[in-house]
Amino acid sequence: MTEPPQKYQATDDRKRAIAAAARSLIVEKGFEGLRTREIADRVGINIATLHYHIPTKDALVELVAQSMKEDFMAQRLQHQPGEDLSPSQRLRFEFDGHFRTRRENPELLLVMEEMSRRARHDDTVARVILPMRDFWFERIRAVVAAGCADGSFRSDLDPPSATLMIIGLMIATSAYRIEDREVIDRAVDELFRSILSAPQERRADA
Amino acid sequence: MTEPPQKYQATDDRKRAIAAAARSLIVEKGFEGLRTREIADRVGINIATLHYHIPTKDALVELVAQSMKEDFMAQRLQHQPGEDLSPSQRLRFEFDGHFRTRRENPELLLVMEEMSRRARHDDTVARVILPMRDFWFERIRAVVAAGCADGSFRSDLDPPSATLMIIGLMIATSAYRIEDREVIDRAVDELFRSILSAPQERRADA
Amino acid sequence: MTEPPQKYQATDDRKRAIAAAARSLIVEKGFEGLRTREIADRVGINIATLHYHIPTKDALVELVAQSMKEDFMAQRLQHQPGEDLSPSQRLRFEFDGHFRTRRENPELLLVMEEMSRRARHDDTVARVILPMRDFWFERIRAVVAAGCADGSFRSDLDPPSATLMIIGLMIATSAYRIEDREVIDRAVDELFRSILSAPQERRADA
Amino acid sequence: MTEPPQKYQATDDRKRAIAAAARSLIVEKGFEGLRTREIADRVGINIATLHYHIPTKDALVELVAQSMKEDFMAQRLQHQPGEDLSPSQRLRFEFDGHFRTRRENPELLLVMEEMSRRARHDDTVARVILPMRDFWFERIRAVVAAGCADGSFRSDLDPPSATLMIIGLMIATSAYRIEDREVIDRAVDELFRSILSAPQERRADA
DNA sequence: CATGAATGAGTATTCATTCAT
DNA sequence: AATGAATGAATACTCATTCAT
Repeated sequence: MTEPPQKYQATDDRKRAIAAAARSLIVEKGFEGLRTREIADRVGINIATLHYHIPTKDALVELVAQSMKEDFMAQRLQHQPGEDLSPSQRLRFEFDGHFRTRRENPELLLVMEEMSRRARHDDTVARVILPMRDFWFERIRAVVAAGCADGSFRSDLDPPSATLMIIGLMIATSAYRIEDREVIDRAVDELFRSILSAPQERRADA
Repeated sequence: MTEPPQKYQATDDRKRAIAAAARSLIVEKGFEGLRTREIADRVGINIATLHYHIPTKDALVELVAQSMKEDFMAQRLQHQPGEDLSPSQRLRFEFDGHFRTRRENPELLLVMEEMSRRARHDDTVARVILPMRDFWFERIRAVVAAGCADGSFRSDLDPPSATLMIIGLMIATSAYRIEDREVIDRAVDELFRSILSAPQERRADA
Repeated sequence: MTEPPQKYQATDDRKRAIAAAARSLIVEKGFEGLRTREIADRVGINIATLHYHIPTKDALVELVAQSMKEDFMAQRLQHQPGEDLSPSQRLRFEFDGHFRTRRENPELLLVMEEMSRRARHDDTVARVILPMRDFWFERIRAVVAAGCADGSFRSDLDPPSATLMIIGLMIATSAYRIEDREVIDRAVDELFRSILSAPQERRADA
Repeated sequence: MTEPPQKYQATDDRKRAIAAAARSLIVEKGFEGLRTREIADRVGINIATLHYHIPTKDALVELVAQSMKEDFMAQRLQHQPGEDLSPSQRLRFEFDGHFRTRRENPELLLVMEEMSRRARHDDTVARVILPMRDFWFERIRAVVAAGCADGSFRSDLDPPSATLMIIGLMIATSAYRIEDREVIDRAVDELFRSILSAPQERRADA
């Protein structure tokens, strides 16, 4: 009687395993090195079986995109800053979260980068990925706007511009593969200095 | 007398045409959509002819990387800020150059992004592309350092951190496909505000 | 119950069919005329299917070499002269076997010749083929040695030298495409005359 | 005035150089590894230039065959046994010539073997090569017949059969890559023993 | 004579996908 | 659900040959 749910579970697990294998392959070889057969090998199943679960390669790519979204959302919700935190604390929280992910789960960001690029030529991917990108932007923008409103950030700060700077710093450290924590901290501090309202001391929020 | 140069020119032109076709194809479909036959078609030659000039696909990718480097260097040297300019003028010059390239020759930056990503899995590309990336960083860092030295930038500014913010802003506006000039100007102004020394008025250098 | 064997049989049959097609193609056109596509056509399968069973052309050549070895060994063991035969009877048995093969299955010797030649440039083939060649030599040498020992062959005969003469006669009749049985018989008789001990009558063993 | 002959000479030299390069390539890689471009490279000319001298690959193969014939004939005529020699001395002379060629110019026999095999599928080659083969047979047969006639060889010897044994011994030692001079000498002695008329001592002719 | 460039027809191999079981 | 076998359509690359100069 409990068989159907079990099977569904099994199918779902298979899909998860397939998505995971696809991801690690994308990290290793990029999209141009992604082969369905190799995914099947890593999962330990036959290619025909893989195609039973995921009909086409496009569907596979979409599956990976969706799995990225799920992980991203889960992580964002899990690491959501409490309502009781100040805007600058919440912003620092965002930075911490980003760099922690890069340290502990670098695969996630690498696949994300591949997906963002692929989104340029692949509408299916774009439909899944671009909203994540915008969600991220909006969330940070909201924090900045809150900081401007409560006076903890410079009152004349333009939230979208500041958001671009914030996200830009995250992307740039990633592009330059900067892992040294001190260098990262210094850059983040620098960014805070230019955002916080004048009389505030550096890292007063830390 | 001019025969040998002419012939050389001819071969060189073919290579240039091949690199150009490859680039536009990369822009349209990414590396995963790059097909030698399609490049040959676009150049208007037989595949065998393409292979006569460039023996393998790897060599083709390297050719594209090299052509990127040449264009990049040519552009950088051409648009080199005069020695008589102030650091803040030179920095603005860098921003202007970047955004003008994005407007007038978006292909260049898109291919550059693809190359940077490919560099992660392809050592040949990495050897050509990574030095460009570092060259760019260093050039901006030098401007920032000069600004700090002459007092036009905040004296306590950390040049590498500021450079990451500057490059980050360029990359972020690119990632979010922000084309609106006003939005860009506002973001650039915001960045300048956080870099210039306190009593200075905004856009004093414009 | 019989399913796994059946399946194995099927794959094995395919391989056998591929090897057979490759052999006849080698006979017709030599190694330089061997094309995977043509083999697939003769077997009645798609090239991709051929590559499913045999991954590369080198593997195909090795398969043919192995199939030669199997046939050779099977034939040698099947036509093994009884222990009760005299050395000269056993030697004549070898000759008969050789010429019968040439008449009834000329393909086998032609492919063998191609393989021996290929072995000079192809180590994989050499590893399979040269042992067969040596096996053949050794088997005949043993017969000659036995004949010398029991006095039926000239006592001062050098077995390796006689073996070279015996095999040489087989190869030479092949090289000169001599099919006329009388001519062959006369040559074989001549060889026997030079091997048998003096007082013996010709064909006393026939 | 002497230019035309000079040029003709030059063309002829080129052809010789091309044939030589083709031969060494055939030795190294067999017919299946023969590439016009590689021949041109070895000669130090352009492929177009090679095709100027030899229009097609078939013509090239024929050129090689012809060059083989020329060398073969030149060598045979040069090493022609004097009329004053006895049949057994002349036969030994043939053996010596063969084994000396194998030692000093092994390329010649290897290419010859390739050609003989190719003759099976290539009529042009067959027309050039088979007469050489037959010329060789006939020459040895004549020596044997002379030996039978003058009583130095066994009177009941069948010349064609003996010729097959003689040539067979040469081919067999070649097929088994036997280079050891002692082994060769022993085999040749053995063959002589079976041919010479009974009361004759071994190597009486040496 | 010589050559750089070009090309048509191949040539082995790959890959996503399908199908019978 | 799963799999071994099969396949059409590519895919990078090769090779003998041609042609303009």
